[in-house]
Amino acid sequence: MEFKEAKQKFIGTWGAFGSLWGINKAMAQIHALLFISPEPLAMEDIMDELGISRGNTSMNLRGLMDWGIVHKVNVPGERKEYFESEKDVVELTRIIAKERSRRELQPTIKTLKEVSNIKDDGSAKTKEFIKQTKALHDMADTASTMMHKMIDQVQNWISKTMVK
Amino acid sequence: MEFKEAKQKFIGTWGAFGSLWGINKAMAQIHALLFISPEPLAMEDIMDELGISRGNTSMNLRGLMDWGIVHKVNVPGERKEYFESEKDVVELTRIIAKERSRRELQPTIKTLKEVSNIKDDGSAKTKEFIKQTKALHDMADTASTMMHKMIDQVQNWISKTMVK
DNA sequence: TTTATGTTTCAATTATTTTTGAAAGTTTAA
DNA sequence: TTAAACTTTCAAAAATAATTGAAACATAAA
Repeated sequence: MEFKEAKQKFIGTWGAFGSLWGINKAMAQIHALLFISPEPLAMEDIMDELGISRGNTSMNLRGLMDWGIVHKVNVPGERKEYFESEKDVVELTRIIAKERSRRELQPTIKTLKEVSNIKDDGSAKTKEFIKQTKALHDMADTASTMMHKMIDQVQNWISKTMVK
Repeated sequence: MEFKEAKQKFIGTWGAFGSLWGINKAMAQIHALLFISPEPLAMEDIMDELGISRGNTSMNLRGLMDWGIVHKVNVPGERKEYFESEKDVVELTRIIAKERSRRELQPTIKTLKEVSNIKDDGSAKTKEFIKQTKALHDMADTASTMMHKMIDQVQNWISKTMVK
């Protein structure tokens, strides 16, 4: 396999993987492209490389910037805006995990807490409901806390434990 | 908030949460319903409660059974098939994490390994590509291993570290 | 058998999400 | 200013995913 094929395969796989996790294909592919590019790319480059429209590119770049994993950079002497992605994978993971947690996990945890707090009227249904939603809340809350702690020191963890 | 409202809210939230993570709404809602039900439910019960069609219910129950988090149970004296969900949240988490890893993460890791193994022709593009896809592979591989280990002993982990 | 009860499948429909492309908007340079 | 270079926005179109409902398929009881 040579470069061009590997590149195609990487971009495709990354796009498909993103889709499975609720990130749209174009966004994941733009990210993939920037992630492996040694220099910043302009919108034109991205459109051409991925064969997607100007509007699509613009919107998804904006999305990636909202996530905080892509930034505008200024290339001296150039009128165009250039983009580059966060290159440190640990930092990348940290940003994505924190952001998804904040946007999706935390609101769900909040609701779980609310609904598990209804008054116990003694019925089997209510008892089961309280028990199960509490269990889910505890699990989610624990997992979330754990994840944050882990991610905050994952760099450290990796260098200590990664088998080479 | 009383039971009925809390139940609605829980089912709705769980459905929305599922959608954000690539699980369709009906599937997540069926799971939510079974998860809080003290007894197994028949297809009829589920359809009525969620207001979805027979076909939809059938297909998504099948999906949940493929995931291994819902099972058929036999209710003596009943012709109908009844369904119940895995009730232990830790076990539930374990199953989902393992299954998603197997179906989605592992294939991606495999591709990352493949593409990061192209021959280095010395160009900046190739060098960056190899460096970045390798980094991604290492990260994904490490995270996956870590997750599996953690999940295998998460019950233990929770009782040790959870702040009450 | 035959009937009654219940489940699965799948083509067609409906809903949702993504993508396009052109008009409107910005910014820089002349 | 005005023009040129470039970006953003957003309504419409296209693509994708979810849902329905009825026919086909099972299975147990009469």
